[in-house]
Amino acid sequence: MNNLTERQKLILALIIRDYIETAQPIGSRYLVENYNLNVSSATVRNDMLALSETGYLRQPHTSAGRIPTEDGYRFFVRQLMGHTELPSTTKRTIVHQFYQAGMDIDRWMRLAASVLAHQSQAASLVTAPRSERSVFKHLELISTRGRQVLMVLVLSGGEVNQQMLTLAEPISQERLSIVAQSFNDLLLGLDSESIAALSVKFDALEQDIITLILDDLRHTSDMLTGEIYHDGLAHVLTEPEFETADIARNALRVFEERQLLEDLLTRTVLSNDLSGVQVLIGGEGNWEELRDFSIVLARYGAPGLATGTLGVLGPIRMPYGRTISTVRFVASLLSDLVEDILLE
Amino acid sequence: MNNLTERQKLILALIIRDYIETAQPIGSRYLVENYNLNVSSATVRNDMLALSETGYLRQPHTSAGRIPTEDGYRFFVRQLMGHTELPSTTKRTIVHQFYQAGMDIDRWMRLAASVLAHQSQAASLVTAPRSERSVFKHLELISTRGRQVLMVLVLSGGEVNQQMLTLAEPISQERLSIVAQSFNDLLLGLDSESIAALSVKFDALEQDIITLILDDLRHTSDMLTGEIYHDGLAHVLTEPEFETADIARNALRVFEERQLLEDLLTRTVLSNDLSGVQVLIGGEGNWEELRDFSIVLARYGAPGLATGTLGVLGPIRMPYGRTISTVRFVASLLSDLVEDILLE
DNA sequence: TTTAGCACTCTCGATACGAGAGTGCTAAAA
DNA sequence: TTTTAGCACTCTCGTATCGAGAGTGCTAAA
Repeated sequence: MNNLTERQKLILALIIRDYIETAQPIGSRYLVENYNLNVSSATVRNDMLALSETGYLRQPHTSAGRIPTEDGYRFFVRQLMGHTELPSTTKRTIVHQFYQAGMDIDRWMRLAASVLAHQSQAASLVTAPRSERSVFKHLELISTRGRQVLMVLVLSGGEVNQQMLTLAEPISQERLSIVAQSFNDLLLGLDSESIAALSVKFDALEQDIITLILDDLRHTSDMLTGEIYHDGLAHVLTEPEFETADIARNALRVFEERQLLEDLLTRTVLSNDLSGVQVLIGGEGNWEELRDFSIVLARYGAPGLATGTLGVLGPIRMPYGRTISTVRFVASLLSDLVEDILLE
Repeated sequence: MNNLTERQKLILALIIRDYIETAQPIGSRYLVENYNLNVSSATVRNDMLALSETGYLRQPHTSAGRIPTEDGYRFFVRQLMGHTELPSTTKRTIVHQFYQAGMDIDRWMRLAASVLAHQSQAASLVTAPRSERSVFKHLELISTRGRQVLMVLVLSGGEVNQQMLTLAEPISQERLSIVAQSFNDLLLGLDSESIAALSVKFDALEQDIITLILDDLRHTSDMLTGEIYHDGLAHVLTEPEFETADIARNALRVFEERQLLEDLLTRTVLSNDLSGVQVLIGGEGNWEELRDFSIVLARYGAPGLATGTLGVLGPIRMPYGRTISTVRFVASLLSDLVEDILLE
């Protein structure tokens, strides 16, 4: 099916480019008048017909111009679109913003969401970097009030989980510290499986604590916990394709259904290597809820230690070049920052 | 201006009630046909005229029915609307859900957002409970890698802050633990002012740590940090008044501009006592961005120890009775839960 | 293979028009 | 003084009509 002439590819690219800008169907006359094609509109029409037959273009109705199909976008993104880079001044500005934010991961995440949303004029998603395989690092037990104990668990990669624990009877801070210390010596560097396999006798309290630790370790490795940062939802509503409240509502649903987001952010990208940017156009058949959207996703972080996901959600009619380069750049920048924080 | 006859008040209440349901202007004939007013439509028209003159009703155009003005809603909420309670079966369901969620504050917050959104069919906002005046409780220094140290700071109310610290030179975990222990002895129970006033000599490392601790303590007490949970944004777009993408976009902007939310959630409600539910109709002149929305807010938590804010944002044409009772109920439920967790 | 020419189709904005809903006012009735 | 009946008037909204404009597909010639 790839027997398209060069001119046909050019025409497809031009139509996609202009349609992305104008959201208007593109006609043959418009093309010859705006670009030096050196052919007549009739010739262009013939090519358009061919492109319609291969499934890359369609008409909203007879006697309207052509607009790209989802397949058309996919072909464009994979084969036609060159590699674009963000302007270096833009890059510098972004880098500067991150360095100004200090070493605060929370601020990085918000900033990343904001930059992505702003640069791509679409909605952005960012998750904090998380350990891929969690390992026990440090436990702290702090008596708060009565029989309530705050359990702070530090995992590899600097991740901190906290939980409340109710004792059967009050225990002094001193004894709690001793218990915590013994766990610290015993469990350092172990993952959930090794801990479960330990053949040590525990008393009731210790057993409770072990259970919580195991919960946390397992929980952490196969689920996405923590805040999913987002920004730029308002941008999405600006696009003309979201005038019907129905589709707009779908977009919001995507952002609020955690389950869906978790699926999306973990399952989709896990298979991919770090450097790659994934482009999902119109749900690709797998995600009914995303039928009307495209998503550009990337992973970032220090592979094997801690990684996160970030991406942009917008209409299918999305400026892919710019979006992809933005996502790629922010991902690599965050990767550098995360590595800095992890490897001294 | 309060010289309204009983019948006029009744008519106002009926119009508001029905307009909230139907989003259609209400005419005089419609009222006499659907309610036993025992007067003719002409009489109702006279009363409507009076209500228009006091500024509680208006017409979208001549020869349309009446719709409430913002002042009309305010009068209704403050004077006309009785105290409503959530059905007790609904209450039980909600309580049940919270108990099933265990002792996980993060899950409580999400659940609260979800319940509020679902019950009021509007967008909800919830912030986690936070100490009102933060006091040092416990410090932990954990060496992670090279010269990076993870500093975990536990404040009163079980709040945990974590931060990265880069040392001038590597220090062993043993020494770090000793440093942390000395701080724990020295600072327990002190707030930021007392700590700043300490006349103890510190070395460079200790001084760095003190600075971070002070930052955290101060930061925590006058700013809203942490995630702002939300849900039900999609509901808002369902309402007919948000068909124009412009207004809908405003709604999203409110949810994504942290600054605005922080203002709203802190400033507005701080003045109020715990039991009260605040109703903000159409921004009340103070919040230009909220011109088209109403907000029902309440504080919850253990006064003096830890409090949070929750609320619902919807169109001005909002079922205030139901929303207010939902907000009140969820707030009091969360208050109970937070007290449980704090006071044994 | 490309081009000119042309009939055909479809959208879109403007215009008109009538039905329907609701009002405000006046004058009579209670 | 308050309520009511009656009526003229206004405004919206849905529908139908119409013509301009844009764009196509096809045919036949270059």
